[in-house]
Amino acid sequence: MTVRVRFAPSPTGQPHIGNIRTVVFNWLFARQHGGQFIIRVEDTDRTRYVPDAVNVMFNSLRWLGLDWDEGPDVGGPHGPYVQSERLPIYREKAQELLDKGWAYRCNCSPERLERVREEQRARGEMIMYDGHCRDLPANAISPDEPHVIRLKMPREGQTQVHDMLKGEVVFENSGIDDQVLLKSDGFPTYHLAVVVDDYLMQITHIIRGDDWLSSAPKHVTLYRAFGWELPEFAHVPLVLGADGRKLGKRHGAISVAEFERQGYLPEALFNFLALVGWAPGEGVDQEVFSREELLQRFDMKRVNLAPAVFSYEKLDWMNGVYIRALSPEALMERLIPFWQDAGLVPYPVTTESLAQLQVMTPIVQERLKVLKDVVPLTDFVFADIPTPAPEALIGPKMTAEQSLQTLEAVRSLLAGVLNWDAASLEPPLRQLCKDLGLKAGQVLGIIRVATSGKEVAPPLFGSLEALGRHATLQRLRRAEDALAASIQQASPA
RNA sequence: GCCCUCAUCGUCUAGUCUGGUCAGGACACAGGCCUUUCAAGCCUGGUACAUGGGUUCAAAUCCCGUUGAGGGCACCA
Repeated sequence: MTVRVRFAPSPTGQPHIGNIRTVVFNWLFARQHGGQFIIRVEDTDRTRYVPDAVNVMFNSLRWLGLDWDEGPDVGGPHGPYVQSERLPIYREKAQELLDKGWAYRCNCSPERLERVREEQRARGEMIMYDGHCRDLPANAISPDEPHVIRLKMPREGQTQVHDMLKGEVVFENSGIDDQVLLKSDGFPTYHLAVVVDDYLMQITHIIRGDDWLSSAPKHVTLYRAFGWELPEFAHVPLVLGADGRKLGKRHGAISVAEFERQGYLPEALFNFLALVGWAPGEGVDQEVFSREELLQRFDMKRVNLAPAVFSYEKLDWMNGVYIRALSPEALMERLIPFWQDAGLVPYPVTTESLAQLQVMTPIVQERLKVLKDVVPLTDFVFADIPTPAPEALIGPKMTAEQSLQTLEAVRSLLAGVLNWDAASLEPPLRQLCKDLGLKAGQVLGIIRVATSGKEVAPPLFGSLEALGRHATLQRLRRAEDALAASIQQASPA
């Protein structure tokens, strides 16, 4: 039988990194077994529906390179793939359960249910439906009056869930609620819909977050009630935030779209995600894996049991590894949108600015953790800078006068240089350092501040090449003026 | 409160099934080298088997308890 797995998101917001990690496991599992990966939208809660959520989710998956074989957009033989379009199926299945005696109608009011819960809380009892309507005669509640349909969970015995990772997990039936299967608005709850659809869509492996383990026995009971063969379950550990709690809305930059905006590479994020909760083991220390290697080595059975904290620091490191592995041309292509968004580079990239980008890209490459870092690192090349503070223009172990003289010497040298490129700039400047009896760090540091306004900037010679002769000389001149003025002020004649 | 799951450096983890190598790697951190700043790279360093009891010649590894953490307990998914 061919492997069929699914990702079943509800369109209630942005997919976060924890959900996506679970999708990565699903996708890897499907692809390495030559199986199918299916997307099904679980939109049975009309009160929480977010209109654009499905598209955002599709975009995130595509960006990460996770493709699917069946789904709302591509269709497939088991559609529709949106639960709100499958209502008649759920009603029919609920009726079947009613007929078989595995379900019953319940017309308890929300108020009564709340009261019951209140009392249970007060007595420190387990909070669950009290069975008020469970044993009413079949015709006691008319199909025409508002009501819900509940699962008639056996009161005695146990239900076992076989989990690929945890083995046999046993639940006492007495602790399992008579779950609502069909709501009074005619929509199914998750529990009914998920079982019906997973069966009809012939899902063989249900790989989902550990937060579903508690409801797994209800699902197993439903499969039994219908007389359907059980799929394999794998409840994978949750991904926790830095505070050690389940990832949620309050955890900041956790949506995939946000990672994209910050300039993480999809292949790096994919690699990293695969390693959250899984490791190759067997003495293998490798952590950087191509998609193909992951496909080959990933092993569902080796997935960790303990929840993992998502480490942004390590992701940053891995992203840097992937950035450094890119060819300069490929990196530049990825960098351009970030430069443009920051307003540093014009929209159709002009020939001049392309030349600058070609110089800057290789010298910033090993300095980037995320693509967006390129903006603060290189902005001085594309936009004018404020004149640096005079104090910043004084070299280490140097006087203001000495620094001013250095600046002047540099400017007159650079004014006469024949070819304006990094390779032609470096030798004469180094020679100048010697002539002045100064260390390279002293002279170059002054030039750096004068031309970039920064203490920390990309390598100087390339930066000057990209800046151009005109802007370089102009900034040197301005720096001289500022320094001269401050010297003047400090010692009035 | 009740149910379920889990437990190795700060973090991600290898090692646990098939007891016996100074408990290995990575990120982060500290120091050093390199060096035009910052990075990158290289070298060095510190830090972990939650706890109590068994079983055994021998326990991170097997068993029981405790503690801790996470998840769940809706006409949400």
